[in-house]
Amino acid sequence: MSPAPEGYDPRAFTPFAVTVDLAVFTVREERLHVLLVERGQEPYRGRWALPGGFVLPRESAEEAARRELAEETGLTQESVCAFHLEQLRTYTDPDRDPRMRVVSVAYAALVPDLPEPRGGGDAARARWWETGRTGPLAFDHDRILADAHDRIGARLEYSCLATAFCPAEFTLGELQQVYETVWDVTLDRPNFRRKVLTTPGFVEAVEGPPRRTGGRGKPAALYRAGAATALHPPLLRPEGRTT
Amino acid sequence: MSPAPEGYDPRAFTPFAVTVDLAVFTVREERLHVLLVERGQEPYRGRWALPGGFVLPRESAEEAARRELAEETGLTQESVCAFHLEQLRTYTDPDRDPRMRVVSVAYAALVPDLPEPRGGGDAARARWWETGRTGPLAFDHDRILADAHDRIGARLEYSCLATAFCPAEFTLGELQQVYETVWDVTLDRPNFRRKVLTTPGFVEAVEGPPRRTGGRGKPAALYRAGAATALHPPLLRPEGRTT
DNA sequence: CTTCTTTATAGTCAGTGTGACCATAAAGAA
DNA sequence: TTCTTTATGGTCACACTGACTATAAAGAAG
Repeated sequence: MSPAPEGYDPRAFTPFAVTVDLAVFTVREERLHVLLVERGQEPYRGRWALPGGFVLPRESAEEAARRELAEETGLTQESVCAFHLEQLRTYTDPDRDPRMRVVSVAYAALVPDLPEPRGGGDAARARWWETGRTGPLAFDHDRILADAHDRIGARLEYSCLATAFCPAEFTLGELQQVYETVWDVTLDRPNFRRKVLTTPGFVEAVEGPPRRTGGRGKPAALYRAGAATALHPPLLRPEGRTT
Repeated sequence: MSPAPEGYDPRAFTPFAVTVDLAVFTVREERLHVLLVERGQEPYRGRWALPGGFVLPRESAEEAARRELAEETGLTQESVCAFHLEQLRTYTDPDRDPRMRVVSVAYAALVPDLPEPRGGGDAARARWWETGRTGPLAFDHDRILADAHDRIGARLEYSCLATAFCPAEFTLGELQQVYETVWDVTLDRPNFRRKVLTTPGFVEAVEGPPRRTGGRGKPAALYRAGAATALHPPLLRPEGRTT
């Protein structure tokens, strides 16, 4: 019996606060970064935390997450619509917030390399942190961040999601960099090419072969994200092999 | 800023009710079944629904799910500890319950074939339903059930979870039946054997080769669930192939 | 007691995908 | 020019899988 049990009494349930927490990831300078905000109040004053906030009375958690994503990145609601956002899991430990009973629905967002965030609406400091170099975060956010990292690492294996970290047009080298950064491995370049190009719908070549400059070396062809979302067969991490 | 935002005011947040909903799956008679309870009250009176209930003030959602699982199956807390239980996702549509704002954390439980449930503590009728033959369920439970089915189908590909549907000792034929039932496909028996037996830690042979009777045909060797949880490389469904 | 049916188990073989390579092309830097 | 760097094209052996054949061991049918 649910959502509300049979013997339903409006005063029988415990009131909870419901929040969303966002792990916003990006790849910059060959490192995985996550967006954090500095807390200006107790508890955990001065500690860094995942951005997030209350779910409002008439919105879903996903809408709340999308709203927070726009606020924290300083972009418009429309522009963040294109970003990949997915629900991770919900954290419900009774003591996770010392002040009150709060359950938090965690989301992971994957964004291309964005400018440094403006100092969020409420003047809180916000910046990109290299994952693994974040000090201890507020609340249970270390755990959420670790779970989020694990999840997107796994998602790269079975989905075409890596393109969500790239700009509209990208080279295969950049796409490979996403995998190498998130998984913290190095991949064989020709093999990676073969896998991506033989998977229908993963990427599509940009016509009129323009090529990208940027550094030394032969210019690379440009690609766009394709229509496929699943990756069959998967692209398994070099470790993970039991064989 | 989260779980509670910076400008925190104890009366600023909307109070939500938080519930858990359980999709309890089992395989019986070569069909996937799910445990449902009949609603005795409005709304959706007379409709069937996933079992669930409020999260209590001092428990986590997982504890609440485990508690409900014990109540609905009529087993003790200790015995349900062995069952696989995993958080699926959280449903937060503002209108999902017409009476009040309720967010529900959905869990999937995998159990071996159990006896028909006793008539739950609160006299609600409960029974196993073959998936796909459930009428429209109460609330958004059709959606939750479909999501849960999708999820466990995907989990079978990459994990050794199928053993959770089996009793302590089982034959490879029974294990194969789990895959065929959840995926609704037929698998080649020798190939399935090979895959399971060459995956270290998926199953371990029961010593002193006792063999199981039950029907006609050659008796089968018995196996126990092994220590492995991940399945590398995965056992992909016959469809799912993009190749 | 055969014969048939059913299920379990053992093995073969070709095709696919992958990891580990090697080779060449095209750019900037020395 | 030569070196270095990155992109791209290709080969080869191995691992895994799907399809298939064959044999073993039980109950059922005659």
